[in-house]
Amino acid sequence: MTRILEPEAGPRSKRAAILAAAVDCFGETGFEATKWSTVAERVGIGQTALYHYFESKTHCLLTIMRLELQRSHDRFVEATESADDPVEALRAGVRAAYDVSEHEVLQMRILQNHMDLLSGARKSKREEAERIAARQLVQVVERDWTNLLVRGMSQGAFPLRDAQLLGASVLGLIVSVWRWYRPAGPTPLSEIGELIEGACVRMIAS
Amino acid sequence: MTRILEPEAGPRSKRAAILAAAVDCFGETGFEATKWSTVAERVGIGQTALYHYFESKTHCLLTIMRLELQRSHDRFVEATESADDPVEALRAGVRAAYDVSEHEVLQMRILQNHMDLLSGARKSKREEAERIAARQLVQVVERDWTNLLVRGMSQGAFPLRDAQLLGASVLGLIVSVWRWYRPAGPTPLSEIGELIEGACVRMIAS
DNA sequence: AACTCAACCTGAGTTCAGTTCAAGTTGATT
DNA sequence: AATCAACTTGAACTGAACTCAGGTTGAGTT
Repeated sequence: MTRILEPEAGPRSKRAAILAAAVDCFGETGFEATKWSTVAERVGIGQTALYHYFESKTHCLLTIMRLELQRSHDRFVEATESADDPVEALRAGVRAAYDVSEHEVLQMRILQNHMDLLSGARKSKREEAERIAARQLVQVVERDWTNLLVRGMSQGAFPLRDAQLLGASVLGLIVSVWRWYRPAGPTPLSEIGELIEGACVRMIAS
Repeated sequence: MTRILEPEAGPRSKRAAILAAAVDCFGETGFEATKWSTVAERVGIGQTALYHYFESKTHCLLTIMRLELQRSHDRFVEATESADDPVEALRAGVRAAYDVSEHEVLQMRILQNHMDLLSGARKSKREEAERIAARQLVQVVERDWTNLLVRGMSQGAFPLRDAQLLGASVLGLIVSVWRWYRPAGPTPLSEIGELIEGACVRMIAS
C-alpha cells in the first residue's frame, strides 16, 4: 500500500516530457505499434537517453497506467466525499469519471487496453514494482465503488445485492466507454456521461 | 459483408490444432507474452510450418477474434429469435452471452484484450482482410443489441432513450466481465450471469 | 508399383525494434 | 576551477518474428 514516490525531477529532467509524448503516441497509435525510438524523437533526445528514465518501454507504459489509476482514485474521492446522499454520491462518482481532458482520455484508453499486463509477473525489478502498485490501485478503485454501494445498501437507499460484483460491473460499464470513445466522434462526452449516469442509477438504486 | 470462407481443411491440416493451441496460449499467457514458437511446439510442428497456415502471429490472433465474434453473433441470434417479449429477448441475449465453455471464455478474453487491433490498418493483405471482417462483425453485434432495444422501445416495453448509445453500454457491461473472470475464481459464472441479467433489465426496462 | 502434384514441413539465415555498454558531456555546487 | 551526479550518445548486442530455398509426405492416377 506504499505509494511509489516519483523520482524528484532534477531541473534538466525530461521524464515528464517523455511521459507526455508516450501518452500521445501509445494512445493514438497503440503501444505495440509505436516505436520506442519515435517517442525519443518527439521529445528530442536519442533513443538510449530514454533508458536513463525508464528501464524499458513496458516500464514506461506501466508507469502511465499507475499514474492514471492514482488520478482516477483521487478524482473519485474528491468528487464523492462531500455528498452524503448515496444516490448523489453515485451520480457524483460517475460524473467525475467523465470530467476529463483529452490527454486524460488517452491515458484511460491506454490503461483499459493494457489491463492484462497487470496479471502476469514481470522480469525486472522496477517494472514489477510498478505492476504491483498498479494492481493494488485497481483494487483500491474497485473498493471505492464497492464501499459506495455498501453504504447505500446499509442506508436503505439501494436494494441489497452482491456489492462486490455489482461494484465491478458499474466500474466495467463506466470504463468500457474508453474503448470506443473518440473526441472527434459524433457523440460529445457530456451526453455519454449523462446516459451512463442514468444507467448506473437505475442499475443500482432500483 | 462477405463472410470469409474458411480454407477447407485438407485431411492433414493442422490449422484447427494451431488455432486451439493458440487460444490456450494467448488466453492464459497473453498474446505478447507467448512465443509463436511455443504454439508450434505444443502442436508438434516446427516454427516455420506455422507460416503455411497463418501469415503472421497477428494474423492468427485476428482469425481467433473474427471466429469468436461470429460465434457470439450466431449465439445471440439463436437465443433471441424465438422470444417476442422484449424483456424476455433481452434476458435471453444476456444468458446466451454467459452460456459458454471454458475454451470460449479464453476466446472472449483474447477478443476483449485486443479490440484495439481493429482500429488501425494492417500492412499485409490477409491480416487486413481479417481485420475488416472482424470490424464489421463488431458492428453486426452492436446492431444486434441496438435492434433489440429499438424493438423494445417501439413496442413500449422500454422507455425511449438513445438506443445506439445504450446498446453499446449494455454490450460493454456484458463483455467487461471477461477482463477479470477466471474459471478458478470464487464466483461461478452462473451467479455473475444472473446479476448482470438483472442489471441489464433495470438499466433498459425501467 | 511407379508417378505426380499439391499440401505440408524444415534448417539456416535475415530483419528489426528493444536493449546494453562504455565512454562521453553538461551544469549546478563547492 | 574542480567536482560530481545527472544526463546523453554511437556502436554493438539480443531475441523473437519472419523469409527462403529446398525437402518430405501421401492421396489419387496411370
